[in-house]
Amino acid sequence: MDGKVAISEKIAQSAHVDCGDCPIRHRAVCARCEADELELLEQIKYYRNFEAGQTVIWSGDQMDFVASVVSGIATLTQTMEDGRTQMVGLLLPSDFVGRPGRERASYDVVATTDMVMCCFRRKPFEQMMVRTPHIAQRLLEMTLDELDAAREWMLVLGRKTAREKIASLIAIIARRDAALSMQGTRGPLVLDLPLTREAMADYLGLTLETVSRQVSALRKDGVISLEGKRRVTIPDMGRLLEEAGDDSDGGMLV
Amino acid sequence: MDGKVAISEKIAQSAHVDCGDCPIRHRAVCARCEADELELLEQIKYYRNFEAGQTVIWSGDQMDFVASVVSGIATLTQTMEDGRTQMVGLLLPSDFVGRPGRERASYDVVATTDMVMCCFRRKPFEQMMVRTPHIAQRLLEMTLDELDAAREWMLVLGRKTAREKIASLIAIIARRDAALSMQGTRGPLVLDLPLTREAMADYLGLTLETVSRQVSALRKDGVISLEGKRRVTIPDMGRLLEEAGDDSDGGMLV
DNA sequence: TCCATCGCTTGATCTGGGTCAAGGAGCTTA
DNA sequence: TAAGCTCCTTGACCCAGATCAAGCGATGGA
Repeated sequence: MDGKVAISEKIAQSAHVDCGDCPIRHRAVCARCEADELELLEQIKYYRNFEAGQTVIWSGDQMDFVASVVSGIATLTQTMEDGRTQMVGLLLPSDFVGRPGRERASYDVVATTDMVMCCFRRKPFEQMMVRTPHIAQRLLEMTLDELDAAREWMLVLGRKTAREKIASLIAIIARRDAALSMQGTRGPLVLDLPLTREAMADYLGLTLETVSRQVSALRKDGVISLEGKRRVTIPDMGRLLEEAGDDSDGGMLV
Repeated sequence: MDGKVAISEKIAQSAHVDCGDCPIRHRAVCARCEADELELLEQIKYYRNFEAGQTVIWSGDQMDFVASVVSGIATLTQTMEDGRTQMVGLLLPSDFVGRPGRERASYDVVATTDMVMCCFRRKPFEQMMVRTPHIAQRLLEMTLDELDAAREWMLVLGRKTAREKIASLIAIIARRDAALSMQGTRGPLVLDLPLTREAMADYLGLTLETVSRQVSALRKDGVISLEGKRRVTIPDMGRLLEEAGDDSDGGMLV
C-alpha cells in the first residue's frame, strides 16, 4: 500500500515512474508491449499534469503529441459556431488521446478533474508504431471498442427519451465502476457521478434543466437515491436497466 | 471499358476475380498489401451476393466471416425491444464488416441495394492479420476514420434541428459522391439518395414524416431541387452547408 | 384492367423537452 | 458575516417534432 501511494505521488509530481509500476500498465496502449518495447517507450515518454477545468487541447490546434490518461477524467467535445456543444467521448484512465498520422486535433479535450497524462511526441511514437506491432495491435483493439461505445451512444442520442438517457448514463458509469472496483455484483451499488449536470446534458443531447428534472424523477420513483448531488446509490440494477430501455441481458456487469 | 464491364459481371456472378482487377483494391482493408500478401488473401477469399432488402447478418448471430463491401450499400442498425431503431453505420464499397476477435455480430446488417461482398472466414483472416501488419495497419486507419464519422454523427443526433439533420445528411452523401465521381467541385452537384425516407429517419433519429416535411421545406426554399423522389440537385453547396450548421470551412470537398 | 402494396406527402393535433426565470445550497474570498 | 461565486432545482410557458390520419402516384401481380 505504501508503495502505491508513493507511486501516485510521484506521478502527481510528474516525476519519472517506471512503466512496470504504472497503474494503467495493463490496459493502456502499451498493454501488449514486451519488456524491451517498454524500455523504448520509457525513453520517449513524459508526464503532464492538468488541473480540473483546464483545456488540454483546442480543436484545430497543432497536435504534436499523443497520450494516455494515467489518472483523472477528461471530456472530448465538439462545438458549433453558435455555441451548441456535444460531448463525443469520455476519457478515463488508460484511454488514448490523439491520432497517429493526424496533424491537428479534431475535438476539444478538457480535464474535468485533476489529471495526469503520459505523453509521447507524435513523430517518435509513429516511428515506434511501425516497428512494434504490439502497439498498433492494442491501439486497434482500443479503437474498435471506442467505435462500439460511440455506436451505443448513437442509439441513446437518436432514440431514447430523456429519462432513458439519464438511466443509461448512470448504468454505464455504474458498470465501469463495478468493473474497476470489483465490489460484488449483488446488493446496492454506490457511485460518484464524475460529471456536472451541464456535462451530463452535453453528453446526452439535453439541457441541464431536463437532466436535473429527470434525475429528480428517478429519485422520486425509487430507481436511484442521492446523497448530496453527486453520490448515487442504485438499489436494483435490473430496475435501472429497465428504465434505460436496455435488453434485460444487460444484468451482467461486463 | 469492355474490361471493366466484364469484371463487374464476373463479380455479380460470384466468379473468381483477380484482386489486381478489384474495384476496391486501393481503398479496402487490403489496400496496403503487397503482391505476395494479396496472393495469400486471394486464396481464402470468396464472393457472396445479396439482394436489396436482404439481411446479411442478424445482431447476436454467430459471425464466422469478415468482409469488404465490393459494390452496393448496406446499413448497420441497432433495434430496441419495442422496435425503435437507430442506424449506426452506412456501409459503402470498400467498407469493412465484422470485427476480428469477435464471435457474434453486434448489429443488424441489411443490404439496401443489391450487393457483392468479398468475404474471408474469420479464423484464417485473424491468423493472416498477425503475420501481415499491412492488413492491421489499414484496418486501424479505417477504424479511426469510422470513429471520426461516428463522432460527427453524435453531434448531428444530439444537437442539430430536423432541418439541419437533413441538410447534413445530403451534404455528406454529396461529399462522398464528389470524392468518387470527381465531377468538378464548382457548379451544381447532382446525386441520388441511396436511402428511403424511412432509412433516412433511422439514420437521423427522426420520423419519416419529419424527414419528408424537411426535404420538402429545403426544396421550397431553393436549397435543393428534386427530380423524382430520390434525385437531388444542389445548386449551391455553400448554402447547403450553412443550412447544415457546419463551419464555413466545409466548402472543400475532401 | 383492377387491385394491392410500397414509398412518400401533407394536414391536424398533441406532447416531451426546450426556454425563460427565480431562487436555494454549498463553496471561497474578504 | 457577508458577498459573490458555481452548481443545481423547480415552476410556468412554448414550440419543434412526434403521432395519428388521409390520400397520392408508381409498380407489379392476377
